[in-house]
Amino acid sequence: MAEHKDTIPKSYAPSEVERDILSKWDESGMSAGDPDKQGEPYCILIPPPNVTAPLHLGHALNNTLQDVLIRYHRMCGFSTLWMPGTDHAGIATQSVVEKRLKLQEGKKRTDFERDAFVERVRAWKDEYQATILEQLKAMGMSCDWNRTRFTMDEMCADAVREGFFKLFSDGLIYRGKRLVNWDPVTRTALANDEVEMEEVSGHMYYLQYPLEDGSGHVTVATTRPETMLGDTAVAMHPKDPRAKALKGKMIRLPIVGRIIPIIEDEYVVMQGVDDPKAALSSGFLKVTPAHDPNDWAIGLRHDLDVVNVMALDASISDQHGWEDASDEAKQFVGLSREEARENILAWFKEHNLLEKVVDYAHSVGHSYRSHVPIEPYLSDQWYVRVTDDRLANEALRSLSLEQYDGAPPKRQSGTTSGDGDLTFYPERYAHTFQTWHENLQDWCISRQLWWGHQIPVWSKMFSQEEDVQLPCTGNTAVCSSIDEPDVDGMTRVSLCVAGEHEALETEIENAGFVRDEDVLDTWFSSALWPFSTMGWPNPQKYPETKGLLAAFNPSSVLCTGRDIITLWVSRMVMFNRYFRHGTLPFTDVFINPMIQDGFGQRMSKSLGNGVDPRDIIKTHGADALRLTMVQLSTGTQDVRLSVDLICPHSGKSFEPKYITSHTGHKVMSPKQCCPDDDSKCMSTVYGNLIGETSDCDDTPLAMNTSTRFDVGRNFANKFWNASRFALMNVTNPADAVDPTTRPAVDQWILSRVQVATERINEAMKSYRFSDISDALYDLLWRDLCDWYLEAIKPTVKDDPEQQRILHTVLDAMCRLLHPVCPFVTEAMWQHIHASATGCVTGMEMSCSDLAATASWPTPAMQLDQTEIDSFDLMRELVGSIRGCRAEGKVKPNRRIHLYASGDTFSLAKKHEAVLSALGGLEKIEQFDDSISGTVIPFGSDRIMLDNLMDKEDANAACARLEKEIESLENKVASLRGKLSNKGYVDNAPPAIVEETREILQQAEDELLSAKEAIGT
RNA sequence: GGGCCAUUAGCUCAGUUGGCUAGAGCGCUUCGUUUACACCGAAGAAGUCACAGGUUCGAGUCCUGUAUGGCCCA
Repeated sequence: MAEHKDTIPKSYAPSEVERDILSKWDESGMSAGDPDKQGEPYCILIPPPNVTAPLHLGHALNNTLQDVLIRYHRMCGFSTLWMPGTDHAGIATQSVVEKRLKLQEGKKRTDFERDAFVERVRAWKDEYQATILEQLKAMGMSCDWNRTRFTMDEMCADAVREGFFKLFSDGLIYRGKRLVNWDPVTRTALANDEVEMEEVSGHMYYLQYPLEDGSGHVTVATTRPETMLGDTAVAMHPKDPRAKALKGKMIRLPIVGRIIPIIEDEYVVMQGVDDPKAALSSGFLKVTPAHDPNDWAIGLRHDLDVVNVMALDASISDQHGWEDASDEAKQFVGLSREEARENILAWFKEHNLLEKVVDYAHSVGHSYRSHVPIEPYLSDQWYVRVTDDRLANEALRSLSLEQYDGAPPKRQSGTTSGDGDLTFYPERYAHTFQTWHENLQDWCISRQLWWGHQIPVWSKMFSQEEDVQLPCTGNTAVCSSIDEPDVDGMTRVSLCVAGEHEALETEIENAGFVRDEDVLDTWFSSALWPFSTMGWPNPQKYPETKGLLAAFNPSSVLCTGRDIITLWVSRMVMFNRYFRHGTLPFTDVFINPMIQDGFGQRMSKSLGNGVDPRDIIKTHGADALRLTMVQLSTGTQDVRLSVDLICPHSGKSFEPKYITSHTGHKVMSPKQCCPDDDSKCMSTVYGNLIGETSDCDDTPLAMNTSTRFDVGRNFANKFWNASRFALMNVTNPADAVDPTTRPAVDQWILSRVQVATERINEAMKSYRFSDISDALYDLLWRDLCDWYLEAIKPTVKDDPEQQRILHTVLDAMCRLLHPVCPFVTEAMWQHIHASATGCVTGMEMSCSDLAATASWPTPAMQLDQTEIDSFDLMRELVGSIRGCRAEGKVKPNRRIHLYASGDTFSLAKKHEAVLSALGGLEKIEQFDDSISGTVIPFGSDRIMLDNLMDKEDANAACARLEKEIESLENKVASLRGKLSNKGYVDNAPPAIVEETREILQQAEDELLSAKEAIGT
């Protein structure tokens, strides 16, 4: 083994080993999940990244943690499965493709046939899916790659079709008229999370509405006067002092002439109450149910008419539900909402009905795609009745009772299996989950898009005279719903067809039914992910899924971001339980922190501040990336990470220049100059994203980096180098060693391994990831390198038993480190296991070809605690000696003399070899008053050092002592005060009081010896 | 408006049922290339734990309030 010195390079070069290791893992099939494998199942489902763009560091963090868990459990002997995949992300992906088509070809979506457009999106998806999978692999993710899924592949599509059909048959899907977030430019409904709130400086307008009986008027306050055309009531607070007089009165709506009631509703903010809005309130609210979500709610409470006065492009229209447009009102038809506002205000002014206008800043929802204000718009959409007991309450009943605030709703039906089995880490997120379900509204699932799962419903309108003819009646694969007749007396009949019945679809179409053009919300297919990926509902059709559902549903843990709790976690819980007889999709939910940039802005694909993990892998290596990610994962919710650029011309990293984007975010300037040479420029990710720059010869794209990852790089290198040194010294190890027969130093390092293993086990169990990296850091750097390797230098070459212990410690270290740093440990594994292994009693570890398939250490040694304590005490002695040497400016290579008495002398003699090496000692002798060396305190004892150098340096030592005496005096005073406090002695637990007494005793002894040392 | 989180050394963060004489890494200062490692080693300086009250023998930790910043929901 001695030749290791020549064969193992001095430092770790990730780029030289990572590729080979990846193919080694790939060939070994070590990451393949197998439901028939021995061991308790442990399964993680990847939160499928969407295919709009490459992954950034946020994903690196999320996936690293999953891989740490999977590798750990695999090593512990669980039957593991980590299923990878990607998400089609309907709106987001369609949107980026549309943007690209416009930019590159000047074409709009509608310039294509639907199929042709979908093909374009599919091409984009193929490209980015490949990139994403490549990124995951480069980071060392040990997913079961043969089971990679995509939310629109056949297996998932089958599940969507069946899921929809079942919900439809069970009456949990319905068609309804609701206000949706309408983007009038792209003409689609948007989900709430696709709406961005932006602060705008607008106005509050005060309009006078005359009472019908001519007895006066009321003044309504509004930010959107143009919607008054659709007003169907004026509301006031029931406690408003004016309410009594106005009760039952009617209003003649200006311009329109519509007679509308004055109603009472507690939603209205009264004048003069303690609410910032009250300052602007007139006490009267115009109610426009068709154009404002709050008004819609009021409308429902008071059964108001709903008058929609806009077309799909948000222009004023009398063709979409507005039937009483007066001649006066007709002049506004056809105007855009902006023009209508101006003209209507002019009309009010002209008629002396505009009381006043006040500046008013408020936030308005904007489309994240077109950036125009969202129009709350009344339209027909499909909904899932998630408010049903079988869905929302089922999710509530899932929550662990320990984390439930109050008691979950009583069960009306279904199985109790899975009740109370869902636990959140950190705990506080259970609250988010609970309140979301307690305030749930039905879920709008239709999207006016082309990219996604097309809704499997065919509809036909029947007039009142017609008999409703249902094709395929009695066929269990078809299910129908009949709407209430609309205002024109037309009745919509909808048929939902189960999957794999194309003949029925044709029959239905021949009968005049037309398939809904819309697609389902992306989260509908995501909600099915935990079981759609395992072959549900028809595993026989996909033989490779055999046994998966039984073994791996529920899975063990879901790792995701907190914004996903409502969007995805909730829906998976509801659907998994609904479709799988109460089974949960997972039992634990771990919410990982969010990575922010240096300005506290969330890293996101659309903002262009995302850092490609491959950049970090290039500069620091995959293990460095991973270790740093684990270290960042404290229980906090956000992590700041400032980013530098690497100049592609010079290779130097530098701090980039920033600008403020139109959305108010701090972003890197699109173009940056080389810090050494102004004439050379480069582009940034942001610049290329907004199309202002491109990655070309003139402005090559600058890579990102961050010094935060230096820790990880140094750490991997430290392990590499420590291993190299250890192996250099393991030349003829003993076969078997009983550690209890070994000196303190060996027992000590073994105890450190034992402690670290326990720390890591605990941390894994409770998802305290930063504790894992702390434990590893302490073990490798502090215990192994700083102490053990230094301590055994004088002895290990000639001590085969110590070599065996060193080798065993290294082997264990390699295994403990593997889940976090799989590459460097895999690379070192072959060197560590190049020769026949032996064992240390209580620390037996089975061998394997790969670190990835190695067993997790289970140390069970019976070590001698007094030996371990003795070594710890010796370490303190080394500290004292070193402190004195540094303070006295003793030359590093100068060997000094130590004089000690009593226990300290025995201690020093016991560890003579180690102590001499670490303290730079020439000899250790009994304390001798006749020698005038430098006396320093050591605990409650004192020691003397001599042969330090020239005597005048005693002054420096003196100063140091005085300082120490002062600190000790403070300490003693504080402890005495504590103990003279009767309350403390009487009330605190006796053990604590006793401990305090001991600490005081020790401090007093230390103080005394320090004083003696200084000669006072 | 409701909720969650953060505020601890120059920076990034630990500090798990109150027992702290408050820690780590980076950075900084001094010293050092002694055959594992300069992606290194040794030593050191540096904090009225955001603020104000309260509970307690004892508060970084628990309670109330305030401020600042971030996020989610309405």
